[in-house]
Amino acid sequence: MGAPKHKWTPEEEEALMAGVLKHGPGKWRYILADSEYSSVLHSRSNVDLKDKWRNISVAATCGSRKKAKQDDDNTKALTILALTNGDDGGQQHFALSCDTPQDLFTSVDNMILEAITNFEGPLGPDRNSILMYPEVDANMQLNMEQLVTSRLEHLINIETIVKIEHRYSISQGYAVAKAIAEAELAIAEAEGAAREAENAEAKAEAARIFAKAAKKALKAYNAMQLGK
Amino acid sequence: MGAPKHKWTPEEEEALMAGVLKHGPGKWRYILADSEYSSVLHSRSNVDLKDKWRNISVAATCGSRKKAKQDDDNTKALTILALTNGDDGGQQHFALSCDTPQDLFTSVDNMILEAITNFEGPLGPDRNSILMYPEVDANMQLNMEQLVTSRLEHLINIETIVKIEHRYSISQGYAVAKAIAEAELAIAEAEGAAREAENAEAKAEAARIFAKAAKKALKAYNAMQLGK
DNA sequence: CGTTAGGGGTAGGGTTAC
DNA sequence: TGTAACCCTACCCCTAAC
Repeated sequence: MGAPKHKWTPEEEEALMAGVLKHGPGKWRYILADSEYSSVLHSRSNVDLKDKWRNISVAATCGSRKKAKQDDDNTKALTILALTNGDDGGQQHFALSCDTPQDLFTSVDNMILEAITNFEGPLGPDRNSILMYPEVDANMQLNMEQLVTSRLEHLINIETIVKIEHRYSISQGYAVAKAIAEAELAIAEAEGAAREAENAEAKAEAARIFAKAAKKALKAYNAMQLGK
Repeated sequence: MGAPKHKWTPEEEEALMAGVLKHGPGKWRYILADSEYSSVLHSRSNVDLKDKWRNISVAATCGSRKKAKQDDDNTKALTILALTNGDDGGQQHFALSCDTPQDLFTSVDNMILEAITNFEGPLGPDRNSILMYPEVDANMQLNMEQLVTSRLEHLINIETIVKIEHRYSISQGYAVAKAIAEAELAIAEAEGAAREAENAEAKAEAARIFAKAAKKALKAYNAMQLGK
C-alpha cells in the first residue's frame, strides 16, 4: 500500500547524527543540503529525517513513543544523542555529554565483542545475554537495548560477527561456512525439483487434454448461442 | 520484560470480525470508535486489532507467519476459511479473509458461487437457500443479507450468474471460460516445471561439487587457525 | 508558499512469553 | 517447539505555528 519501507542503514544513522552535530536538530533541510551528507541521505526527505530523529531519541530514553506517552512524568535523563541548541545561538553541546556518536558506537561495539568473547559455552550468547554482560548492564540507565540491537545488526553486516539461531559469535571463516550452507540448500532444492520433475510431463499432458475438451465445449456453447 | 499477555476472548474475536466486515480491514481506529464494538474491545489498541487480524488471517491460510513468509508465492486465497471451533463444540465460526473491501466482495462472491454450484436440484437456489448455505449462514451474525443481495445483483449484471424466476444459476459461458482458464494455467505450470526439471540434475551435481570444495576450504581454514 | 513540531495512524518485521 | 501477543521501525497524514 504505502511505499515499501527501507530500513535505515548504520551509515545513514551516522550521517544523520553527524548532521545534527553540525547543524543542530531541526535543521533537516540544511542537513540534506550539506554535501557532506547528501550522498548518503539522498533517498531521505526532511520529514524522514525528522521522524528518524524522533525514533532515535525516543528509543534512547524509553524504548518507544507509546511508552514515552504512557509515562508522561518521564524524568529520565536525556539521551546521549539528544542535543540542545544554546539560546545564545552559539555552541551546540550534548545534553548528557559523553562521546561523539562515533565514539559511542565504537565503545558499544567493543562491549558487544567483549561480551561475546567472554561468553562461556559453545554457541555464543543471545541478545539478552549480551545485555546482561556486566559492562553493558552497567550502562543500562542509558537504555542500551536499541543501541545494542542496531550495532549487532551493523556488526553482522560487516561480517565481524555471525548470528545463528538468535546467538552471536565472532565470525570465523564466515564466508566459507555460509557457502557450505548455501550449497547444501541448493542441493536440497535441486534434488527436490528433480523429484517433482518426474510428474511434470504427465501433468502437462493431462492439462492439455483438459484444455482441449474445454475449448471444444466453449465452441459448442458459442455455436448454440449463435443458433438461438 | 514484555507486558503480560492477555488472550483474545471469542467475544473479542467476533467483535473484531464484525468490525472488519462493517468498516473494512485497516480501519482499526474506526472499529474501536464504533460504539457497537468499543465495549467489548475497550482493552485493545488499534495496533492490537491490526496484529490480531494478521494472526487470524495467517492462521486461516497457512498456520503461521513464518510459513507465510516461506511460501513467498503467496497465493491470495480469498475463499471462505474455517477459523475456529467454538468451545461449545457445535458452533462453527468463520472468517472472511480479505485485505481490502474489494477482497471482501470477492470472498462473498465466491461463497455465493459455491452455494449455487453445490445446490442440489435442476433449477438452482433462491436467495433464501443461498443465505442458508452453511458457510454463508455461519457468517449471518455479521449482516450478510444486504451484502449477498447486492452481490447477487452485481453478479447478474456482469453475467456471471443468471436469475430465472427468483432462482440463481451459474451462467454457462462463465463456467466454460473458467474451465479453460484453469486448464491453461495448469498447462503453463506443468510445462514450467518440466522446463526446470531438465536443469535440476545438472544443478544438483554442480552444487554437490561446490559443497565439497567449500568443505575442503573450511577444513583448511580451521587448520590454519589452529596452526596460528 | 515551504518547513518544522508534534499529534496520530497503519503496515510489516522482529521479539517475547506461553 | 511453535505461535499468539506484543514491540519497534518506517512511512504516512494532519494541523498549528512560523
